[in-house]
Amino acid sequence: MKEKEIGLSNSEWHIMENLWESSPKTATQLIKAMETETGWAKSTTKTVLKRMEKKGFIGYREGEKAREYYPLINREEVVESETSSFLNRIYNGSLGLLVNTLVKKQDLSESEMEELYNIIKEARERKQS
Amino acid sequence: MKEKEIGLSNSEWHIMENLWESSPKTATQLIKAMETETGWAKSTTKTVLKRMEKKGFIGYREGEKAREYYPLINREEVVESETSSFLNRIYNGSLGLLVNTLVKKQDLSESEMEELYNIIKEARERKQS
DNA sequence: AAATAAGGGTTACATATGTAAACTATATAT
DNA sequence: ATATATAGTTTACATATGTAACCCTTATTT
Repeated sequence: MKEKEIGLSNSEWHIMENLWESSPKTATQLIKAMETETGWAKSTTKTVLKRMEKKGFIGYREGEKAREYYPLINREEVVESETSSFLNRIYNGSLGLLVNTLVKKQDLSESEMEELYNIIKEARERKQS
Repeated sequence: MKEKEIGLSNSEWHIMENLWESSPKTATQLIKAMETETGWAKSTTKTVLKRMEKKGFIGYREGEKAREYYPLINREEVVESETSSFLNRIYNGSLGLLVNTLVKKQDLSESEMEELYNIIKEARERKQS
């Protein structure tokens, strides 16, 4: 059952979010973006790119003047993977426990609760039909 | 707003869960537990204990024959901290997004949805009154 | 007493992560 | 042509993490 378990580090998330938003992008473009978003030096972005490439998170093709990087994993699968590993680790796999914790801590606004309520209500109705 | 951000590594979670369940415990007791639970050598448990102590996650008092370790942070605060950093990182802080993802992925059983539904319904009612 | 277990300290070592400089080669703008 | 920006490779270096051995001392057990 247990898929690969894709785990992105913080630095890697920055780059990935950027590429997921739009790709391909050259190193220079990413360097620019990271520079403004996080303040990284260009060498930092390069290093992270290289590591991600080695891990198979991103790929590139040779463009006219520079490599063009693109994601090799899609956001959904990473999000799912991280979510299930998080739920298992912290909440013993139970989403109910998570929600309960937040509710108790009063971390949910009225509108958030309404949103949740509707999500669930609709999902249940859909299931029923 | 942003509290300390308590982050436990995997190894640290093992020990903490054990101590949260019941404490204080001596190193030897923890070594036994970790040995069966995870297969760690005794030195491994020692090392992790030492690091956790340095980080202020656990403390100890001198018992009759050995130190007795106990947690210095409680489960709730760690869970909250990890939860909010997770939600921010992956779901831009939105629980709705998380739930939506799981619903879409059909990862929620009928009974889980009912549970969620009730949690939310009750929370809303409580708020209303 | 000799062997073993318990308690505690120090050292080790690989991989991961955050962060970056140095260096080389080439394309461009001044 | 010369300074600058781009593109890309290699090396660096601290901290974190997983995992563990080695060493010493003091209790226990056989």
